[in-house]
Amino acid sequence: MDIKKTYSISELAKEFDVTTRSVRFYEDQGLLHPTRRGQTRIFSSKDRVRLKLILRGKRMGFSLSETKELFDLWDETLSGNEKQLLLMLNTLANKREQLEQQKNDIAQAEMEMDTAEARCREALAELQKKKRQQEKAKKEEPESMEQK
Amino acid sequence: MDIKKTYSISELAKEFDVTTRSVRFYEDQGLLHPTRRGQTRIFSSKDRVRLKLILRGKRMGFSLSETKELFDLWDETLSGNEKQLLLMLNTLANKREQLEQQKNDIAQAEMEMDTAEARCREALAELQKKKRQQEKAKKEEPESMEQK
DNA sequence: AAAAAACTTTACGTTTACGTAAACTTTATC
DNA sequence: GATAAAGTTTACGTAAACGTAAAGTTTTTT
Repeated sequence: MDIKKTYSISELAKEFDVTTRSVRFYEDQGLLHPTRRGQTRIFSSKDRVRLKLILRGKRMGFSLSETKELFDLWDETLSGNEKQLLLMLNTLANKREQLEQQKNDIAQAEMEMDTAEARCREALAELQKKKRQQEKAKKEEPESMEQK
Repeated sequence: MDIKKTYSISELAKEFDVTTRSVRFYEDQGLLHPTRRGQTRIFSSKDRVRLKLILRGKRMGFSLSETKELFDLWDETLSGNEKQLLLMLNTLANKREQLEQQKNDIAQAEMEMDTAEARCREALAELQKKKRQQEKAKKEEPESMEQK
């Protein structure tokens, strides 16, 4: 259970560091389903979880409509007929493949960053060696500028 | 070393399954730098590598301008003054943090998919148990429909 | 109760990453 | 040498994901 039962739009916006505009947009697109007290939106902890999922999805490169599809599919799955369940299992398998691809991409990127960093450090070491040599040269012939 | 020295636009497009429009757009945005024979673009294997990086970046949720910044930064880094080298090391560290975040996101997603899949399978098992019971009932009282 | 703060809808604007079409040139094929 | 194939530029169009502003309502604070 989450700490609280309901949330205002600005509470959620603040907590997840998004604008209220975004939250309203997500509702507009059917990703969140706040109830109303009068005109005012009241978000449940389910909405809160979904907002968290939306944002994680974004960080993982998912579009809002992809995320929405997952939400919808999951909701239908809960209603529980066999076709829906199988469809969900299928979708899950596909997503797993995507995640595998992403893990590969990340691993590759990390390797390349390792070599990039190594090269940087080598180049830096080179530069600093040069510097030290120059300083040494200065100390050994400090009058070299005056002599002309 | 890559197999070939130069590539036409459609060769690259085909190899990486993007449109020529996209490739031209990437050039337009300064991410690729083909030379020309007359009007025609000629891509080097460096361009090919960069195209690969662009696409991987996209899969990882990077925008084109983020990727371009990295490219530019790297090019300047190669020219090798100290400030650039330190800046690059800094940037690399930041990117590593991003990757860590993404790995966390993926791990979370995988866990949730595990539990989702488990629930699906349970629900399926339930449904199939019911089904079997119904069939059993039919066999034991096959005349139940006729008797009325 | 007056002012400030938070919320609402409506609607036009903006950026990113291309799609699509037109009109033209260059290169390859028959 | 005609024609098809591949390439080019120019330019308008589009979907996604909000930003921003206006104009009004509701709630809270003083």
